[in-house]
Amino acid sequence: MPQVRVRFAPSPTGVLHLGGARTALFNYLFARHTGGQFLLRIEDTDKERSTEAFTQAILEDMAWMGMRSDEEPVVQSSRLSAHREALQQLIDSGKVYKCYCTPEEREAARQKAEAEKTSYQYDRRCLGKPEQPGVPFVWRFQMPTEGETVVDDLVQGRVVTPNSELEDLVIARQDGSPLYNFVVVIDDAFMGITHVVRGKDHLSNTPKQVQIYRALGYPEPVFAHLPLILGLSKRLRSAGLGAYRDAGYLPSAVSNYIARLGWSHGDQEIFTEEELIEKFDLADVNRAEGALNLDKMAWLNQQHIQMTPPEQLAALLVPFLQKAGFPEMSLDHPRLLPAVATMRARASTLVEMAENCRFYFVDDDALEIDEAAKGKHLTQEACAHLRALADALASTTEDWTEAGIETAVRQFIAAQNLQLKHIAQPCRVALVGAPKGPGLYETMAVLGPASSVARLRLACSHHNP
RNA sequence: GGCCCCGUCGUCUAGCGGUUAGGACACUGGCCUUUCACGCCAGCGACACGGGUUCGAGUCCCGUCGGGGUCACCA
Repeated sequence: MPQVRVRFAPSPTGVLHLGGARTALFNYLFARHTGGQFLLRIEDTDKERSTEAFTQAILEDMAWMGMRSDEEPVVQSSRLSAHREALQQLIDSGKVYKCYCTPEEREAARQKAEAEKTSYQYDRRCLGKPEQPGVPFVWRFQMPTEGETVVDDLVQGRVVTPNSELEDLVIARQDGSPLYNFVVVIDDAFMGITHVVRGKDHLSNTPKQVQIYRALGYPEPVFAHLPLILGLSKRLRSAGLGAYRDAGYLPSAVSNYIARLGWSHGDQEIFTEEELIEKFDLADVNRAEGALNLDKMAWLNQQHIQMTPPEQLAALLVPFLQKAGFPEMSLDHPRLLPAVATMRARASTLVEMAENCRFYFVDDDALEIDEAAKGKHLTQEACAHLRALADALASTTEDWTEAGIETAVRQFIAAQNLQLKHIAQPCRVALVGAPKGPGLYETMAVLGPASSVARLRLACSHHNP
């Protein structure tokens, strides 16, 4: 089997959303899995809508996802002379003809067909017409009218289209510029694409393109049309990848999620990026379209957060902490790494984790305490215990480790004839400002003796001893 | 409307003629526990419908219904 060469061919008319990202990902995974090449082509020939800014944004999003092109991206607009050459080849071989119909004429015919509830197809009225010098024209490709075109699609199976359904399509505008269904064939052939893996919205274009491959004498690639993603329309769903990055999603989780949407490997839900490459196969791609489930994506993100080593997670979290009110935050902040370690199982996004970590980084006297929690847990009696605990801890700071703190606390409880449940929540509220959070001993270990003792005392200052 | 594709729990899916139709998210209950999570256990919940073929159909065929795509001098 010749080496696999696939491409992702976005048009820079918008950002990369989940659907496009999945098409790119399946191409990428297929290439990596087979040891082939993954290429990129920027389809920027729609000059009205294409922008350089979108091109850059798409490249950035793909880099974030870890997908890089194995060769310099091909820019479609730079290939105009090749397109013209191919057009000339078809003119020379008589496979195209000039069509002098005006857009208004076609529109009228189309509307008439619609009014009569019949289907419109160009009627070839210009085929064989004599030359009309000076009159503007477009080039139409002459499709076969007999027989059928068969596409053995790797995902969709055998798709048979009667050639009578194929319209003589326009392949070059009045100004001579070539159209999509024509250039895509030329460029894929030029790039040596062996497998065209794209969205199912291109399925009905495929037989037309196959005819153009044949007319040009190019080898036909294998096609694989991926099911579309349903309901990709509002808010986060329609957003570009950048929105997911900003919302605190890990690229590995996004890859995992969109890969599993339409593809599966038995019952496995969680895949590392390496596993995706190892296990991905176009044969396992579903034909039915699927809908986004943001809850499941959040769950997967949490799973990936838990799988990520704390060092790596800390680095990812820094920008989110900076945005969460700690502009000076850096990777060498002494509390960062241990804080992340305590929070790994407690956040489904980096935004949430940054928010939950705030209490670790605020000044002791700036810690805000939840009012409800204060009323419930920081009672006069509890505060008396906390003050005593603070005193006890202040004198036992030599072994300030999780184990050492636990020993000290348990000794205090025994000496005071208390139970842990009497002081645990008051203590947590004093340290964290809320009735939830990591284990008490690990929390104090991260805060250190000075902050821990200070917070216990500060939290009780509303009750005079 | 023509043509094409699709149809298993609410959602993502396993299944490839014989299964108590399995897993995951969400939801409910329980366990663990200093809280919240994590984790573990249990529950809820599906083969769109109708005909065939077959000893036997979620699996094969046809029809109906439903969903999607496409019918540009866009890509």
